[in-house]
Amino acid sequence: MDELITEVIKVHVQEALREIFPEEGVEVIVEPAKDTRHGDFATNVAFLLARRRKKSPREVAQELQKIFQEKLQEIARVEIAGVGFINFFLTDHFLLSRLKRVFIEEEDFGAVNLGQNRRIQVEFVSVNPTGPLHVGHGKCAAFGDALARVLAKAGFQVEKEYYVNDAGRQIDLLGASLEARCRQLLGEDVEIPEGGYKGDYLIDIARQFLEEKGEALLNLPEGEKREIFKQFAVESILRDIRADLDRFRVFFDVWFHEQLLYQNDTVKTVLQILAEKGYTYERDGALWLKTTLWGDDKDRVLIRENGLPTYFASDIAYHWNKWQRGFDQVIDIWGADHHGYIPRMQAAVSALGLPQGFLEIFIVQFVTLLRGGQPERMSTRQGEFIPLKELVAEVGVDVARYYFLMRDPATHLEFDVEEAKKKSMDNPVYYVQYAHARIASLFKEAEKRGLKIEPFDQLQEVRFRVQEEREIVKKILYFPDVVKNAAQLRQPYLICVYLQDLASSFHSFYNLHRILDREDLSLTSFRLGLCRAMQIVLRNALSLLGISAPETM
RNA sequence: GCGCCCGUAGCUCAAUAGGAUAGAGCAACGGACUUCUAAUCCGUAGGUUGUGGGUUCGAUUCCCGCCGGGCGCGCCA
Repeated sequence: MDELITEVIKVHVQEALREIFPEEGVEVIVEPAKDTRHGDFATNVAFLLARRRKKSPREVAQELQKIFQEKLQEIARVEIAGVGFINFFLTDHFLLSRLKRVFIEEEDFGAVNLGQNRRIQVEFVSVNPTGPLHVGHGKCAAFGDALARVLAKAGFQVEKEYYVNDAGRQIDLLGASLEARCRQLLGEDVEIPEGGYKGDYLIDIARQFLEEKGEALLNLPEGEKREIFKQFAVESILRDIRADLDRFRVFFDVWFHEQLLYQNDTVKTVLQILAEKGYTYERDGALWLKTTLWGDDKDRVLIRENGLPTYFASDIAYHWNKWQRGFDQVIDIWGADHHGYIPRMQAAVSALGLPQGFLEIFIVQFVTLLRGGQPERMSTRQGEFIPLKELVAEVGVDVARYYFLMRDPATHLEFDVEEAKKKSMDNPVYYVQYAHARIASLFKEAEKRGLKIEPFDQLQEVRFRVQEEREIVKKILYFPDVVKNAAQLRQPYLICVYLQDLASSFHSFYNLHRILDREDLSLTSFRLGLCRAMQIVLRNALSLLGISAPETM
C-alpha cells in the first residue's frame, strides 16, 4: 500500500529496520518537516531505538543513515541533523512523477483505504422535533456531515442517521402547547402549560392547524385529541427541520423514529437481555441498571416508579438496534449539555456485551454568536434563539459551514456574524475559494490568448524552476495524508487548516511568479499543470466540507 | 462539592497527537496593480504557552496540585 507519500518512505524505512534490527518492533512515524532546511520529511526512529539500545540517538541515526540511503536511493537523499533526526530530501523526479496521479485520479485524489470498507454510522443533529434548528444545531450538523464525508473518502462505508425522539413527555408537552396556542388564537384565555414550548413558531403551526383541521377538533375526547396535536406538531416541525438541513446541504440516509423501538419491542428485548445478565435490580419501585460496574457515578433508572421507561432505556434499545443492523462502529455526536450522559451510555453498551470501541461519542461545544459585540447563548428551552435559517440567510451556506468546521468542535466557537459577512481577507472561506477561482480564471485567460498548452503527462520538460513550485507539489501530494489523519482523529477541521495552508502557498506563488508566459510555453504548460493539480485538490478538499468551489468570484 | 471540556501574541485560532528556532489571520505600521482576479502578496512589530511541580534525550502536548472560564451532576431531555 503506497497511496500515501509518507507510506512510501515508511515502507522503505521499515524494511531497512528489519534488516538491521530484526528484533526491534518500533512503530515508524514519518512526518513532514516544518523547515525546508530539514528536508521534506523526517523520522524520529533513532530516538526510539536509542532508548532501547542504550546508545545516543545520534549514534543510532548514523548507523541507520547508510542503510536508509541505500533503500531510498530512487526517492530521496537521507541526512542526519540535530541530536538524531533523520531527514529525507525527496528527489524532484519522485515528486513530479507522483504528481501525475492527481490528474489520473481527479476527484478521487485524496481517497485512502483506512476504513477498508468497514461500515460506520454517524448519528447527529437528532434534535427533538419540538422546535426549529438553531445555530448550535448548525454546528453539529456541519460537523457530523463533514465527518461523514471525510470517513467516506477514507474508505469507510458511511451511513448518516437522524434519531427522532417522537415518544415521551417532551412530545406530550409539545402537543399540549400547540393546543394552547390554538385556543389562544381563538380568543380563549389559556396559558402554555408548565415547562411547555413558548416559541413563536408554535403560533404559526397553530394557525396552520386551524386552517387544515378546523376548530371542531378541539372538542374531541382528550386522548384522541392529544394524539392529533402531537402528531401534527411533530410532523410540521420535522418538515421544517428537514428543509433547513436540505438548505444547509446536510442529507440523512435514515430518519429513525424512537417510536419504532416500542412498536417492535426492542425496548422490552433489551431490558430482558440486561436482566438475564444480572445487571438490573429493583429498588424504590423502579428498575435500575448497574452502570457503576463500568465506572459510572451511580446506577441509573430504566423503568420509573410510574412504570414508564426512561429515555435512557430507549437509548439503550436504540444502540442495540444499531448493533443489530451490523455496523462495525457507530459515532454519536451530542451537544455539550449531554456530556454527563456519556459514562452511562458507554456503560450500557458494555452491559450489552458490545465490543469496546463500538460506540464513539463526540461532544460539540456551544456557539456564541457575536453581533455588534453582543454575545448570545443558544438554548431551545428559553424560547429565545437564533434559527439556523436566519444565520444562513445572512452569511450563506458556505460561510456558515466553514466557520463551524474550522475549529475543533470540542472548543467553544465565537462566530462573528459581522466579520463573516465581509467579503474580504477577514474571511477565511473566501480566501480558499478565491484561490480556486483565480486558477479557473488562469485557464480562461490562457484559452483567450490562444496559448498552446501541453498536457502535463506529455510535457517535454518537466522540472522545477523555482523553489515555490516544489513546495506546492509537496503540499498537494500530502493531501491523502491529511484525509487519513482527519478520518482517524475524527477531525474535519484539519481539512480547513490544510486548505488555508494550501491556498496561502498558491496566492503567494501567484504574486511572486508569472504563470502565463507567451515567450516560454514550456514553462507556462508546466505551471498550468501545477495549477490544475492545485485546483483539483482545492475542489476535493472543499467538497469534504460540503463547500462550493466557485469558478469566478 | 464531584465530573467533563477549555486556557498559546491585544483579538480569533494553529502547532502534523511527545520533536528541531511555538506559527497564521485580524487589529497596528510600511510597501506592491499601465502586465495572469489587490477577496491577493511582501515586510515590521507582537510570547516566561494561566501557574507550580513531575515524567525524559526532548513537554504547548503526558501526569499531579493550584488559578481562571464554560458545561453538566433528576425516576427531565
